[in-house]
Amino acid sequence: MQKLAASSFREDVERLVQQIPEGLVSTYGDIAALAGHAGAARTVGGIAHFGDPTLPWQRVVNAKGGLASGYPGGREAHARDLIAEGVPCSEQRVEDFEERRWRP
DNA sequence: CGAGTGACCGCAA
DNA sequence: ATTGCGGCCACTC
Repeated sequence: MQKLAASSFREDVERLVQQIPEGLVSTYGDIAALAGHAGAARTVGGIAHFGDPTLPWQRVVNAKGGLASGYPGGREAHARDLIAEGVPCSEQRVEDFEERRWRP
């Protein structure tokens, strides 16, 4: 296969987030690794804040399955959105998060 | 090219 | 359980 795009880290991450199926969640570290740059979880967080707001960032949680701290509205809004998406979660972390971890 | 930043990650006290 | 510390990496100024 060939390079169809310049695959910027940002582009890759946004694309991955966009393809996360409903009912599943992913982690910043995993997305960074899937984007080809494991360890860049922090950078993914930066993209989440400054990237495309239309993407389902609500399906993206931290390595512990916990909700993000900088989510617009706070963990409450994040938890609410996740539940609305079909992802059962407590007010602080996702239930069965490791089983709901999206895998390409 | 250098320094600062962050919706993180993991560990230790 | 909570708090603190360092490390890692891409992005922005």
